[in-house]
Amino acid sequence: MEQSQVSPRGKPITSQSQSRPTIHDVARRAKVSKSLVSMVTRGEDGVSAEKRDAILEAIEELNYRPNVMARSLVERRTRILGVMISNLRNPYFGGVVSGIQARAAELGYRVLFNTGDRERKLEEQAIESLLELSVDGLILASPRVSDETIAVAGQTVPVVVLNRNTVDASSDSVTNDNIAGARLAVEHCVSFGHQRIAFITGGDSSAAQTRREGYLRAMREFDLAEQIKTAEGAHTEEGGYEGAQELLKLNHLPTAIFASNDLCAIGAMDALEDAGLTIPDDVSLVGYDNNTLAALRHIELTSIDQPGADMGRSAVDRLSERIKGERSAPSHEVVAPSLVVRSTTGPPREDPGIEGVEFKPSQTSQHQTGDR
Amino acid sequence: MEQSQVSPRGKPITSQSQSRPTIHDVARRAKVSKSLVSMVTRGEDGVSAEKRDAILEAIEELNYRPNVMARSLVERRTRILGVMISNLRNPYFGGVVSGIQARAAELGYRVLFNTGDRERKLEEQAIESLLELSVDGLILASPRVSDETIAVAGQTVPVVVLNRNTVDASSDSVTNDNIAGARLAVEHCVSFGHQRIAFITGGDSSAAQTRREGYLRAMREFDLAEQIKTAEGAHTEEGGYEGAQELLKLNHLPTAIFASNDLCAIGAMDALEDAGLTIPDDVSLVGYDNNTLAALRHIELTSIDQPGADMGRSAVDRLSERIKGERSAPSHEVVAPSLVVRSTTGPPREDPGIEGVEFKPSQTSQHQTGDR
DNA sequence: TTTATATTTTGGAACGTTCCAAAAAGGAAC
DNA sequence: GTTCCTTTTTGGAACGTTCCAAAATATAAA
Repeated sequence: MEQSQVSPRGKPITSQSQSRPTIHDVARRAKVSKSLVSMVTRGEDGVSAEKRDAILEAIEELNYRPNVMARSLVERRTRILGVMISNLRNPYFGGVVSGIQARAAELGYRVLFNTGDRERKLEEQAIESLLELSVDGLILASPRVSDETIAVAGQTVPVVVLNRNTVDASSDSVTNDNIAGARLAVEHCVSFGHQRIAFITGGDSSAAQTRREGYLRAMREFDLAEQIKTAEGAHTEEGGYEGAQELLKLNHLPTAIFASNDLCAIGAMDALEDAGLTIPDDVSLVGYDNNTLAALRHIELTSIDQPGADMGRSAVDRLSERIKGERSAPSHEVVAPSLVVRSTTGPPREDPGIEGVEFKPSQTSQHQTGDR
Repeated sequence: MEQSQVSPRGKPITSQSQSRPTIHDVARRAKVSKSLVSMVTRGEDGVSAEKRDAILEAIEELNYRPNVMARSLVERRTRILGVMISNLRNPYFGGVVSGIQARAAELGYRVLFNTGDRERKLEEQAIESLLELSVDGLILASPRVSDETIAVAGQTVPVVVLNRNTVDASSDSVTNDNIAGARLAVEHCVSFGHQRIAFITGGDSSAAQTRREGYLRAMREFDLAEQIKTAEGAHTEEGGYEGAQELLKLNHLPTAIFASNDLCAIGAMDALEDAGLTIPDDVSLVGYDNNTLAALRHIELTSIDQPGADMGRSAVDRLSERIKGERSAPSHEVVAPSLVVRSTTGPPREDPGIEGVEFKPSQTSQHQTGDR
């Protein structure tokens, strides 16, 4: 059964198919032309107080809300920023999202998120879907798509890439200084007196590669080139677990391990503990990202902080500049990471082969005494 | 042809801002009318193979993409589902998002996410923003807004609420059976022989309240009414920590603790370990949500699984039914939770006061021997 | 052939806005 | 009351689609 008595184009009384009031409805009610209503909704001045009041009243009464689609069509812009997040499950992106959202709101943009759920194909679709909506700008957070896909998107709309080095001249990027971050991690270990500092790699993403490079450079800088040792891992718990297992096979175990990201570090932590080692007494461990996991009291991972929220903010600023045409040269911003010390790092256990120092840090843990 | 020069209203010819090709550009190139192009892009049949090929070629060459704004304007629908996620940082929502995204793609909808970052005011704005875009349907995941806000949104567009009981007749809901889930948790503890099973509450959200109720009922059902003990907590790590501390002050400690969600459980875990207790030897611990944290090898929390992805899927189905007008009666789906046993639960330590049984489960852990 | 019918193709009218040139209404000066 | 400015207000033309009735073309039947 169809609701028969609803007037053809009229006021919807049923909760079912109430068509939204249009600018014409408001105009009719306020007894003015649609143009005047438009001026009021857009906050233009040059409207007499009298008419303005009448219009505002009508808007109120009808609960009128301008149709964004129609508006965008004629204005040829949407005031929407599209954001493709490669992996919504990585807690690091929580901060990024917050930052983007906050800054976008300040600048009067609406934000629209999307994710490819870590699959390249789906990421491409997600980006395409945002482009179809003709967003005014696009932020790609750690995208896994090809450089070409990014370049193509960049031809249609301003693009800012987060956490990935781009070669494309048409798009901007905001990355954290992974080289410096890796150096911080190594330096921190060195400051404790560590020398055998190993690295668990994080796959072939741009960030992971750069962190690896940073590790290598830092080791050389601190005259520890012979101590360089890398194990194959990934930016996942499993990756870290496997990387650590590889290191555990060495006959001369590293005294500190730097993992390419926090998830990876947590995996390594498990492998080490499974092998009966104590952290940080037997091995120190440093992660990267400083995500919420690292901060969990139960994990307390020393990590390199990548200021996700700030980076999100900054990405929006870059985009805004481009959209307004205030800048046309590509910008590649690099933000400084910082060290967050928690409880997975400490001085190395004295090497018994060198000299017989008193210090014997092993049995310090009192948890296991089975008392109470 | 009047098209040879700069057209009346200034076609931007500059290579900079190449305006997107329109349906007319395609039509001209393929030497057909715009209507035919429209038919092709919409996948309608009744177009001769010859013309169709020509059109597809032109689309390809021009890299044409239909303008969603214009299309939506005339079709009076957007094929967009709006999703407001109260807290993107809670890993539980990762699954929900995946489910929504997957099912929406199958049904030909585009999804647009938004978050209010846990603040009621911002959540309202986020919802408003989605409504302005005239989404076809709205999913609210654990919203913190008032019932009235939901009802108002429901008047404009179909709404499905996730993880919250709604009274509003115009919106659907998908929740997990928190009563049953809580019962599973209690039952699991009981099956190990626990009796003093305490509960750490999770604040005043609908889900938290219901879990509390479920705990109470289950305890009574298992004849453990006198053992009922609840401590005030929240759905955060801190909340769990504090709740556990409250329990630790009891002179007769519970042998099992059920926390209102995983985050809360992890906080409790810390408090217990800080107090020198071993899990599960001294106290068993059960969470709720089975989020990615619980699954971390380093945490291994026994938890009640709430099938986030399935719930997301289902929410999309509900919405789709409403949008298509296939159903007008409100639907309130309740999905069954399940128990995931990991390593934070086990039999209670024998109570020394009762009888001197052999069984002495305490010193079973051989990790700590320091051998390496 | 012609006629009838089925298939393809087309042009114009929406959709709900903004933009803009031009009309209308006031005001001031003569 | 004119005339000449300002200030307000207005109607029509976009924007890029879909929809639909009608036109054009192909096909079948006579």
